[in-house]
Amino acid sequence: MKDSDFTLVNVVINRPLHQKFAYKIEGIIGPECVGSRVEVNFSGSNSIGIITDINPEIKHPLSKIKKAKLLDRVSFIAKDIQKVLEFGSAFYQYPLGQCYNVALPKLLRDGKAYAYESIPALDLCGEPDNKTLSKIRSEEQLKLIDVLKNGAVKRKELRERGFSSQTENALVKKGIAKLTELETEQKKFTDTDLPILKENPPVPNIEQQNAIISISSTKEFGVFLLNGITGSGKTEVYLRVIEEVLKQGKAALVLVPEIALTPQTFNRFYRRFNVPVSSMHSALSDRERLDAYIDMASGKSGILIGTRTALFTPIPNLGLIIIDEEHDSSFKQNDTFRYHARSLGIIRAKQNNCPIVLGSATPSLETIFNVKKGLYKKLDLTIRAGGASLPDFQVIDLRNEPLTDGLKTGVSETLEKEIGEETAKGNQVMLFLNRRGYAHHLVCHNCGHVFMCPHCDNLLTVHKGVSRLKCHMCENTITIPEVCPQCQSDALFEQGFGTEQVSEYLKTRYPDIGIERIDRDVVTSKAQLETRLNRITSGKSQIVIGTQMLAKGHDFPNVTLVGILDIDSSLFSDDYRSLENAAQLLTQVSGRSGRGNKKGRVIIQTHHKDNLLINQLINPDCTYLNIAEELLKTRKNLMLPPYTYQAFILSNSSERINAYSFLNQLYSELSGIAYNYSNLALTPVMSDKMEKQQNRYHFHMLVTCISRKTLNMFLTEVRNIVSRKSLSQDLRFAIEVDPIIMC
DNA sequence: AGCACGCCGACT
DNA sequence: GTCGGCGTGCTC
Repeated sequence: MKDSDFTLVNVVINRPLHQKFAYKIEGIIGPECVGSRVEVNFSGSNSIGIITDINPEIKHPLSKIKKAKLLDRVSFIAKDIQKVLEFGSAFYQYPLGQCYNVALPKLLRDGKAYAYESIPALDLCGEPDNKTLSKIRSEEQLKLIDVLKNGAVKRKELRERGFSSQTENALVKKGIAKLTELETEQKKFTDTDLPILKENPPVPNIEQQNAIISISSTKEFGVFLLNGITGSGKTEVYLRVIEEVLKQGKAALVLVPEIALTPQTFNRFYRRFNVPVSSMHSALSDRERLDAYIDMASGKSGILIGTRTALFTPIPNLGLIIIDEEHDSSFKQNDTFRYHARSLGIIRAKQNNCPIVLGSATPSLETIFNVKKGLYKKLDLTIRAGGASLPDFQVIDLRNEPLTDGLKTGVSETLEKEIGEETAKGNQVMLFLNRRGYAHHLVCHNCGHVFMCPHCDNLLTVHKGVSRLKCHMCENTITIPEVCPQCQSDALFEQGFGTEQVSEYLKTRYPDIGIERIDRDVVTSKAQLETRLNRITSGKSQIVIGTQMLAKGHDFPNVTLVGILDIDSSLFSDDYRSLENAAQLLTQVSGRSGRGNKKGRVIIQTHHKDNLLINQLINPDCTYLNIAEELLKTRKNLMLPPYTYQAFILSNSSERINAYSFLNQLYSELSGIAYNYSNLALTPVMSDKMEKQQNRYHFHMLVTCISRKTLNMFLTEVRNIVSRKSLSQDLRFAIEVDPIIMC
């Protein structure tokens, strides 16, 4: 074949290489193949790659360019996603080929066809003539032929209609019918006569109306912060702006936090619109994921609701992106491609020239900062549905409480009394404790030995229900020991309380009241969560004790008292984000109290009544935004994000010395060149807060810079220096830009 | 990340 | 003599 019968292309491969590789494709292909998958032989093994350029400039000798096999005649990865990934690759210092790998559903990553699974069906081999028909004796077979005269039918459906596989096989054997495969129906959501709405929406209040108009009148790129207090009807605003987008024949993408994608969330969208809604989250099978992917990419569905990975789903005519609970940390990926779905969401909205809405009752400081800079437009929802007011706050000063068994279990005498009174009135009480398990750790009362995870620098948590000590870092468990391994004493002391213990204690105090526990140990599935939430909503359970899981938008109209059991542990953390997180969590949890016409109360237990954050929280004139303002001032004084930009340079290895000396060597090289970058600071090597995790030793350096661009340039140089080194196979290296968890 | 290539030790 | 250990360096 002549050279003109091939098209040269650049390809990225799922390898940690920041390079593109040239291949030739048989035949003439055009720009419609940018984003198409190819099968290539790369350095001796076969691999799936993505075409990034057609007819690129080639420096490589033409004779050494190998042939690649085109897998997609037309790319299903649209231009906007290509741009988002190119941006993300450069921004997060992660190889483009591996970014594609994270963005694609597993089946496509593995080279499977971009197609729905075909459904086995039965069809006639043409119209049967009377001669053939007369020969058939079986009533069943004649009935089946009659059914098939209207077209092919799924075999599964035939079985449901009472036809046996013998009947089907008989017709196939006689050559009357044949086995075939049905394609899933492919109809675009815009090609329908059905009205967009399935139900009549409620009348929005004035604030909602303003927000809806603001967003809907924006026909180009724009970032909105929808700052709505809990219960102010953010979702209703989402539904209305989506409706407007659908009316224009465009589609909408809604990103939600990992644990928020409950059937209730989904149903709200499903109930409102006739337009098909798809969802994308971790509970789906690989096939379901691909189906949802194709549903969106083909225009069959008009709305996609999903967790952060859903951001990479192709959606033609994308008219709106919504990021609900934008402050939630699950929008940040903490391994491989360490992107933030909010940051890349904004890039995608820019590419589509469409608005993006960040919704939250407790926006992140980054977002508030961007509002202050005039980059985002803030829309407020301050009115709670049904006219319910915000709850009253009060503090229990634990220093004045008697040291009862209850207090040792997290429930002071005063709080216990309040719980009793509130439940006696028929109301519900919600207790919040962000620590699961029975006891924080186990300590020998005789010699002081503490039980540590053998694989991590972490105390083991006592879990009575399963009778095991569990490491919350690596999830490994051991049986609860009878005696101390060091001194053989059997006086083992359970230190600190978790949700399991609080729930046990309350059961002894209120044996006749239903008590529900909501945490990751007892809620292992979406269905589990459903049943538990139902028992609360129906009033069967009057006391709820739970972790983070409780804070997310579940409506319990009868909760009149929220108890915050342990805020103290988040007041004195060395992570500068912990106060922000505590304020967010408390504001979210407090919003659970008092809905409808019932006024709610929030009780905070603390040993530090004079602490600033606590005083701000209980001050009725002090809102979350006021607290955020204060926290921003501190960040500014300390030169912390969002006033500066940060990145971690990370390494870990099963040999402590390898991880350390590698980074330390890098540090000495980098400290020499860091002077070339203005306003950039690099810390020496430190071990992570938890150095040993799952038998690997973790170290890091922190880079801080005033300029995003300078930081990125520096990190690119770091990356290049590291790529020139040959790392031992046990050593792992990574760069994490905009980290949200501290190391 | 993989894989090939290559240069040393302990086996038939 | 040669099988295979894994250090080193390249991948269109």
